[in-house]
Amino acid sequence: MYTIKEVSKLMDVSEHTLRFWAKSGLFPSITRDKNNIRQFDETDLEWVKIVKCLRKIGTDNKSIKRYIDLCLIGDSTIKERYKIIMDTKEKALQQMEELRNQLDVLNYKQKFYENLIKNNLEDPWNPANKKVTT
Amino acid sequence: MYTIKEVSKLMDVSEHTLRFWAKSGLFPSITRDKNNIRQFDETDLEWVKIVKCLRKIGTDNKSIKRYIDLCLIGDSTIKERYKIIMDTKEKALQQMEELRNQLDVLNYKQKFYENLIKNNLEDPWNPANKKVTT
DNA sequence: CTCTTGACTGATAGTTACTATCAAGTTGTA
DNA sequence: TACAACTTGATAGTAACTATCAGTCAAGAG
Repeated sequence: MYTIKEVSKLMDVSEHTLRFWAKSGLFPSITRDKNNIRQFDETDLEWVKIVKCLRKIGTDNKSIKRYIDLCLIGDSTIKERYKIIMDTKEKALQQMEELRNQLDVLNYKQKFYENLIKNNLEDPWNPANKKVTT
Repeated sequence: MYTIKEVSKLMDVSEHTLRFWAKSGLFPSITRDKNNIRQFDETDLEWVKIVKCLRKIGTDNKSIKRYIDLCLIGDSTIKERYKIIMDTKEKALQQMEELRNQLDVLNYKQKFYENLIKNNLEDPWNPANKKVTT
């Protein structure tokens, strides 16, 4: 059994966010001790893991709740859950691609600045060095 | 010269968001025609491009504004701007890594579900098929 | 046996970055 | 002249945190 603090460290999710997710019904099997303190077991860690995964890829909390509810219904929903996973994979791949494109932009900027630094910018007080660049 | 609608299509950013960014001071050189309509030129497109790039990697709008203000100051800020670009690159790389990790989680789920579908789930009414899985 | 410390609780409010709605002005075409 | 298609700013709404706060509880120090 883990406390919220331990889960926070283990899974690298803030305690605040864990409570927020819990309140949103994203951890269906969580229990409390006699003092009302949340106790996470291994299954709960699995829930944290899948929620974190879906959130990272931009799935909204409502859709995540939907996926979790499907899990709770049982095996009759497996095809639907499979589709959700595959759609999410697709989204993740698109994001990789987009990130790669933006890295290209940054690499171009990097070269641009390195060139400026190398060549002519020893003296920022030189009035020639006042052009605006993006 | 481009209208906001054209820029929206060209850069794949909603008109709403473009106006929001404009209002936040993220497009420093934008002009208006006699009817107060925004006119984007090639330089403005460059601004849109860099803003979009930084946002994609999670830079907040305030920090983007800071970068833009540094650009406007001129060449004396080039080293600072270079550092921002390099830090952003680092962040992008981390996000790629994180995305790859989450893809692993999804691939595992995919296999898990494919296995279930292949083996024993022809009949969802079978009471044996009611276990909860994440 | 009280006191303090630290972890936890829920409630509430604040923040960021959109996103949607709306009334109003302008322009091009019929 | 009417109307459709743009555009504008203002305003409000939303998602998902994130921060603050007052309060509970248990364990250890003195």
